[in-house]
Amino acid sequence: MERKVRVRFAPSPTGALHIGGVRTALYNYLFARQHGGDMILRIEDTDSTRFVEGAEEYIIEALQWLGIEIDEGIGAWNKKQGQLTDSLCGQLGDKGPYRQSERRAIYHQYVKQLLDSGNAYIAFDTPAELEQKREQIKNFQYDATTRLQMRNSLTMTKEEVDALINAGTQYVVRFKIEPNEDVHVNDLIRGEVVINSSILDDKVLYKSADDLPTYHLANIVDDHLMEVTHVIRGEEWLPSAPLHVLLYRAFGWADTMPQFAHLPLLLKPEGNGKLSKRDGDRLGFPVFPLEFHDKKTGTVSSGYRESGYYPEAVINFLALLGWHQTGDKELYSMDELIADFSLDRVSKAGAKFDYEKGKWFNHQYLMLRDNKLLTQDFLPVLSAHGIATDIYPLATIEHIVELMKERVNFVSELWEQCNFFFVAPTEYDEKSLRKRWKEESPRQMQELLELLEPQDDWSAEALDELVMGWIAKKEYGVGLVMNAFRICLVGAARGPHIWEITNVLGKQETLRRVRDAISRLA
RNA sequence: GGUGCUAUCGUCUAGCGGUUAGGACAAAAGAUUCUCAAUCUUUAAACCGGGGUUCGAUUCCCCGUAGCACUACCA
Repeated sequence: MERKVRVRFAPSPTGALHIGGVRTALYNYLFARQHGGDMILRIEDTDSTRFVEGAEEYIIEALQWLGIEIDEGIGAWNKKQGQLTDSLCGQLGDKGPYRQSERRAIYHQYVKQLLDSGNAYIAFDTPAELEQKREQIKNFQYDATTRLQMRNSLTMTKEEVDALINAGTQYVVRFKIEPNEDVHVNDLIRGEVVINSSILDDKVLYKSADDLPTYHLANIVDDHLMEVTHVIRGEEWLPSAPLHVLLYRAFGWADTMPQFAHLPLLLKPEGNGKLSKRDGDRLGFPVFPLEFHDKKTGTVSSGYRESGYYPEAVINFLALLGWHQTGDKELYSMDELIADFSLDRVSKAGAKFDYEKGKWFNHQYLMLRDNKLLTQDFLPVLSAHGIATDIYPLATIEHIVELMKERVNFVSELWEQCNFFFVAPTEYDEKSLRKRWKEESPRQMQELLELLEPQDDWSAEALDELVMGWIAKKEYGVGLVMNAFRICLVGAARGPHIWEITNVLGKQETLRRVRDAISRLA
């Protein structure tokens, strides 16, 4: 029977969701949607010491912002089906709980199963003892060659083991790996990967100290119980994939084992190593979807949302970092991605993170955005710069936005491009003055003022005809006059076409600025 | 050190035995304009090295090299 596609995104709440994790979530989501399957969000909080408050909420909020819908599990929400859990971190689905720390009883049962079947054993070696072993023996590994020299249920009598446990001694449960077997992992992206079991160590599956399993055990048990069909995760998991295969086998679940797909890593832009959480602020770009406030350290990390990115741009950018369809198409909506995505077109090699291209994507989506919406995006920016937006007709602001949007990558950049529309220049750019403001400029501007004062028709056509006619008659340099005029209005040699500026400013303001400039620059 | 994965312009990538090795970002030049952008046009820019297999390898295989990942009672 063909099983319904079910995938999961399973982050651990140890901080903000990293952009590489976001891409993993995205690929899972695209795959699920394409196959009409389910997207599950599971929280892997089996390391009680690394838990960070607020991380779970952050993950859910980030996925919501990006439009990556969760069908089942923590924070399930789904636009299309209209289902929502009652709270941000609520759970939805009949295979829960979806937070591993709430699944202790389930894990107990499976740890026992492995112990009973002889696939696992109890070990009492303390971290200090293991540390000592590693120092003594060069490449010490807890495995078939060494386990009989250690303190565990293989080397002790049942009575000794029970006595230690009853006395409250802390222990772990280790997976007993049979050496010298070639374990085959079939990866949807990389093909068949073979690893010999001898290089695997007897992994800790459960620790009594916090009564929680480790990732490996919890992961297999949960994926099986939640009927996950495809495990799509980062390449850093590839080396432990054979261990997971062995676990499925030990549990007797080999026939329903999910298929694996190990995604290439996102690498640092300058070369060495995978992109890390610290790279962002060091290199001047966000590595998190949303701004993150670490309550413990008090640090704030920048996010794409706060940097002015549109979620569509982030999705598009991320999707193409490691996946590409045949052909030259670069702009993809989420729906187009769902239609076109395929795991066998995911690259095998890691992708260096190219932030510049990310900006370009945002520019594309900004250009595509409706001017009315863009204007709404821009109003808060104006307010933040002390502009009382309500004294301007919305149509005027919209016109300015339309005029200037092609010049910027982000809405926030609109301000520096068009602030002169709202604020008259009080000082003038030195470089522009040196190049464009000549000895005769004050006199010419005075003449221009006199020319414009009686002018009633303030349309671009009329002004152009009038001013150009006057320049021609006087045999002035067009560039010289127009640039001086521009400096009066803008404060520098930049901006859109001059008649666009006069049009927005209106006659009174235009003349006032010319007068001010003459008196200041004479 | 061990094991595994990977390898096309600076970057993301197309290519799936025969191509002038294509596109995009970034870069440079030109056009346009009163300016700055934008835009358009153009340019420069790559198959890691060595062996095979083959009539023919960027493409398939092997070796080397390099990069990356893993090697925890973290995920």
